[in-house]
Amino acid sequence: MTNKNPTLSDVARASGVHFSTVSRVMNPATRQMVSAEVAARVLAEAGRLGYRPNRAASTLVTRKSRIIGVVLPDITNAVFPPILLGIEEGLRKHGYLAIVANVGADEEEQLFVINRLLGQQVDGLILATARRDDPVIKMCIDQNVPVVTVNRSDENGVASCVVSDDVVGMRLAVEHLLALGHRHIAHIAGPENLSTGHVRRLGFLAAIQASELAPSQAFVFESSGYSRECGKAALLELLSQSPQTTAVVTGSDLVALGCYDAIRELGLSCPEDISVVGHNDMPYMDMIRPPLTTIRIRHHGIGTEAARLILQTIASPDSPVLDVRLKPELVVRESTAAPRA
Amino acid sequence: MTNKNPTLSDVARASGVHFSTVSRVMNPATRQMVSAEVAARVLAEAGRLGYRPNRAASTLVTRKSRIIGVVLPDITNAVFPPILLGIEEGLRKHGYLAIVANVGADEEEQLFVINRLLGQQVDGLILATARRDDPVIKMCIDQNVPVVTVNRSDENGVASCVVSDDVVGMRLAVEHLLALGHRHIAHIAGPENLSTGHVRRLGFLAAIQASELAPSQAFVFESSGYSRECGKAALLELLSQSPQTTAVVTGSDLVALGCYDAIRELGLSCPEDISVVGHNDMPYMDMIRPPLTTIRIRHHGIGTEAARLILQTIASPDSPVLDVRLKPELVVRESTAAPRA
DNA sequence: CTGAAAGCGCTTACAG
DNA sequence: CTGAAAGCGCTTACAG
Repeated sequence: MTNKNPTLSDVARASGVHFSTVSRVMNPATRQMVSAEVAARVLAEAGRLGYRPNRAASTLVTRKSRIIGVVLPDITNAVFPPILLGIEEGLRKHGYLAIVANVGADEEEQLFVINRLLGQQVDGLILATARRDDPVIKMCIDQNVPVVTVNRSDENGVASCVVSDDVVGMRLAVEHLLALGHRHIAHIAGPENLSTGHVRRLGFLAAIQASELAPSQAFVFESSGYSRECGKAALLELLSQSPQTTAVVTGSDLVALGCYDAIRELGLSCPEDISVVGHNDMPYMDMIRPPLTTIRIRHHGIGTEAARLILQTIASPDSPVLDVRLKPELVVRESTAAPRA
Repeated sequence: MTNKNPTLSDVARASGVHFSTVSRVMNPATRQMVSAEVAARVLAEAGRLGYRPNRAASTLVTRKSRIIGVVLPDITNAVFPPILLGIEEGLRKHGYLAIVANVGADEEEQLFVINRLLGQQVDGLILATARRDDPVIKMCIDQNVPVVTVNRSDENGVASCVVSDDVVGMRLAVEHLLALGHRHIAHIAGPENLSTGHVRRLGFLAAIQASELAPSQAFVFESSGYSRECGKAALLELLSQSPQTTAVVTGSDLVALGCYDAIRELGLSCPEDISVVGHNDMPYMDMIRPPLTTIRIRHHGIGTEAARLILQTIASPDSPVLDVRLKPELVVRESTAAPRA
């Protein structure tokens, strides 16, 4: 970029008008303030010179950057790419761009990144890092930064969220296992400080309660995270505590994969000895062995909705805080079957 | 953001100094121009007020945004998330942020997005969309925009690239199959207009040539894309044209998955009837049935290198165009075996 | 309908 | 070491 890019003044000079007139022409909203012939001439010159509005300058004066910050906890977790895609498509359709940052669970790092994003004058934030009680989100709201959380929610009701309806998802999973004849069902719950961990656990319990199973026929084991390793360790421990278990519903496909590992290590087989239900329906879950029965979440739709919501929140800062819950669906494959007679 | 954020002037007023002094303090590089006591006072006030430099303003005057545009062809393709992660980590370490845009193969769309990114004053572009002869890249170079391509390269030598060493990768695959005793090996090549398609094909041919196989014992079939569907169609057609084939090396795990589909549809089995080698080693390729033998590419490392290279190109615009090739490795799993006797 | 001016929040020569 | 000033490229009242 050694030869500097053309500016409004360059186009103005080439068109023989004042640069403020060029500004009006370049903005579709103010274009009709200018006579059609002048507008046409200006547009032609702008095209000829390859004029491109400098967003740093317009951001400075309008205080709107048309950029949204997107903060993800782990882009390599397969649930996030389709969410990100939905966000990006939804934003771009309205002329917005996304700055994407991947951050760990460390609060200091999250604050650092968010401050950098705010310094960049993002118009709003889409956070996939929400905890049920998230001081980072509180900080954003206190500063009047529009925030929407995706996948997870902050339960203080300060920010709109777009999530899967986890209560429905768990009911689908439990009802499927009950219909297959299972009478000892366990749940490997995710971390209690995340809405996904908490709500899926509640959903599991509610589904059991609605059934004819006694509380003692359901078992909940909390796993420390949503990884394959955690899933393996969890199932191993769970089975030692509750050996009569014939079916386990997880809060994540990754955890389900870990269950496969544990089952293999124990010399058991799925679904013959243990049925496993995943959660998310990540790509390729139909190709693994056995193909995974899971709760399909509409990741792309979550992203699209989040984009829509953040833009709405920016447009009307006083619009109410919304909980958008997309309905999941049960995908039955081969990791679930009737328990051994 | 109704209460406007504090500016340099606010901090200056609170500290009793001129705002240009505050500016010097806020920038570590100019901080030593200011007396230690004043600097300390200013820093304290800045912290108290929650001062956050407005990047739109600094971008306007310095003409550097510390933002890099990252353009991806398909973020939901599992090879890109780890690349993106590597890029983002590499950039952030140096104070840079990434704007991520997902674009199709449509050239108009690519140009539109890149122009929007340039208007945003990105300091450089990392493109994962390169074609072997890419007019979009030429356009960027003509405008002196620093560009690095990842995963694929433009072969005109105008932009640095960070790719996997595909010639080595294909040699590893072919040698593995030869060692197993295969004598009729086929390659499902990717699109010729992509460097991955072209170079992997050349690598395959070179590896065959270096062997004792006759050219007639090797067969190349060009697939129209890197998808599971394309892979299935390709293997079906390939086997009808070259039925003696006992092993196929693909240019993508996705294509390999499609091969599995085709093999299943034909009532054959892998690896007994046909050995399959993938390319990339996407996540979960160890969990599918059969676990996929594949060429592992260092995606995260590619991202990290790309970040390093683009920053270097920005810092020294005249630094030479580089081809960075990371070495892949063969991961032997269960989709390859000796051919039937 | 068009122009002239002010100002957004910074950086950075230039004085002192 | 610190201040005063100019200017980055825009938008948008305010005149005419």
